[in-house]
Amino acid sequence: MAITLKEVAERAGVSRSAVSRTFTDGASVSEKMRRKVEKAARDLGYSPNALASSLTTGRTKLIGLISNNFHNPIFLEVFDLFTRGLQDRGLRPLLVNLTDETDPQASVRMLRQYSVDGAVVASSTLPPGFSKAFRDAGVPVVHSFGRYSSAPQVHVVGIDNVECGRMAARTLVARGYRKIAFLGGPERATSTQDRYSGFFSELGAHRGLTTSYSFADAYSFDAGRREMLHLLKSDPAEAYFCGDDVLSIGVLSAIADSGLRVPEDIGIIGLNDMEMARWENINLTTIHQPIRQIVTSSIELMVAMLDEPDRYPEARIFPCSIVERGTLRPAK
Amino acid sequence: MAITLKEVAERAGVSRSAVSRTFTDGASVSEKMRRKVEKAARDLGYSPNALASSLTTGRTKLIGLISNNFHNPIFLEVFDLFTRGLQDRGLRPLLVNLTDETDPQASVRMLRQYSVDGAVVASSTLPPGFSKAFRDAGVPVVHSFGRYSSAPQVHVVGIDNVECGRMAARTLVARGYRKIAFLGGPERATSTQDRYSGFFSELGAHRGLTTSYSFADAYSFDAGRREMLHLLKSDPAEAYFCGDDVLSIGVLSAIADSGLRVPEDIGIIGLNDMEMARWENINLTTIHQPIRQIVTSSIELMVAMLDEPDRYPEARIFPCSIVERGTLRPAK
DNA sequence: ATTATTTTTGCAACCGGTTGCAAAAGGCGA
DNA sequence: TCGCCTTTTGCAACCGGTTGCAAAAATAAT
Repeated sequence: MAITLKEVAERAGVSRSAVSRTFTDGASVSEKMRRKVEKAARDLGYSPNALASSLTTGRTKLIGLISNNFHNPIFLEVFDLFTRGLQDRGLRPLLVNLTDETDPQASVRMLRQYSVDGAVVASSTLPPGFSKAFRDAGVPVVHSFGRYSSAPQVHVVGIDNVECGRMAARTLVARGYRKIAFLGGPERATSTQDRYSGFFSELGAHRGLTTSYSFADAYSFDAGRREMLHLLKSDPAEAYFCGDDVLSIGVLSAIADSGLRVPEDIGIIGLNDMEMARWENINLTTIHQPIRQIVTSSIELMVAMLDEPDRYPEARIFPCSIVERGTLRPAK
Repeated sequence: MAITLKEVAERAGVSRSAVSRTFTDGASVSEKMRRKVEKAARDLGYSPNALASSLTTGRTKLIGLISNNFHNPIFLEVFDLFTRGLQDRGLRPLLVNLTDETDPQASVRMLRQYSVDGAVVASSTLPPGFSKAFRDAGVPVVHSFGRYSSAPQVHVVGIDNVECGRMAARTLVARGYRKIAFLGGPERATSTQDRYSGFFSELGAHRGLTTSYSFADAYSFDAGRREMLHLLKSDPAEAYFCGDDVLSIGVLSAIADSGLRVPEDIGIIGLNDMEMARWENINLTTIHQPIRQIVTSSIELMVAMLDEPDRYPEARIFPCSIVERGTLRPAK
């Protein structure tokens, strides 16, 4: 078993409080005492039990990191950034993988049982109601990549998906495409819905366009490929705004199979700007989502909330931008 | 603040022990008592504090999940499998991202401070010594994707990389390639070293071959592409065994740029069989690593160790197999 | 040197649970 | 109804720390 406070105290010949104080900064300890205790602690190989202390301090430095996106490579980057960022601030991510089978309520309860100091929900598909459950349970929460709302109930950090939709539409129109389609991700995802509405509201402002839409059932290569193979059978559009980059790559693969060429025959624009998008054999024109900024900002917000749990909910929205590569024909 | 045991006890008009007992299974409580307590608990919205109980039981159900592979998409799948598998057994993954800057010793200490019940090291590049630090600290540890050793000091679950090297060599020779090269991952990674030695020991058994080798400095697209662009400048081999699939994809991209064709001009075989390898526009012949089995087995081993911490260290090695796709010329 | 003031230290209670032990309650046969 | 055995319950100590408070020690002021 591990060494305890008491053993260190005995060896150093001081009280337990003295030992506790040398290990909590901001406490009053004389230099002499500190040296004595530290020596004893070193001899014994003592390190304080974080859980025991959390019992009285009420802080665990544990942060629940909840996501349901364990299949989209972009989330590996998200996890990388989150874990590093949290670690750098002395916080510990307790990871929760929310699948269709797991009961969301059970996750909330479990995180409360572990007295997490806060929770980060990292998902573009979960409804706002999910994160609200944490707030209702008194757990500070920020929803990263969540749906933008002008009256957010919880802290949201992400992008304006409606504006992304508009941006994609503007770009396609500017390139002279007239027959334009939306190939979204899962229809129920909030991000899909918002992009859809932005996309078509912008297209509605232009005359003489032919538009259509469909949805893939996941943000995945296979779903994109399958849907595109299907679309290619009838009368494909001139350009597609795809739900995300992985989906786009599936779409590109389907197009290549059909013998058509990108961007000559069909234009594609994705969303996310994942690392793979700039791989030379993919070279996807896409909308860049500032992941790093979103994560950094989420963490900052989380840290701020630890000191001020009842902070008034805010939405932090970061602008996206088009990254020009090779899957749209150039503006003439 | 959250509801405590004491409050429930008072409301139900029973002792604190009674409440505690109704929430720990295997304890002796009468039906009547259980109902009374559960009612009170429900009314108050009580749920027991896992950390407080861990103090006396000595179990936290926390498992450290340590990795330094936050850039290889295959690890997203690994994390997915680990988190789901642990969750299903009521265990909680505490994620540690081991970067070059983070001090390994500090991570060990930190996990001990949080009294994790065990630690899973998921990495093919970390040296065996790393996981040993956990064992020395009295923390049950499993090294997944670790180096195979006939006398392991800690539990290892993974593949036999030496054998994988041999398998790749045999395959290339069988396809009639005579000028064969090894394009490894990071030179210091144990997996690279083992594959190298297996590969060349097998090639050594054949006459009339020309061989060469080089290393990419990371398991990444860019590193593979860069190295291959370099190799293409002089006199490339007929076939390459690449360190992993991402690397292979970079290599394929470089070859495509140079105007050469795969598999007609150059053959490529990767390792891992990540999801992307079967994407139709990549279609990579590769060695399948049974990730799912490795993770499942690691978790089982971990669970077993929770009951039997001093279990004698074992190595669990899973066989790999060639997955035939389109980047090697067919056997004639 | 004496007193006033500040700093350091130890005591003891507490955080939210668990558990060995003995007393109380319940069940059973006579 | 009584005695005996089993089950249920509460008491109190404990897990490994923290912290308010008052006593003790060190330092400053007179």
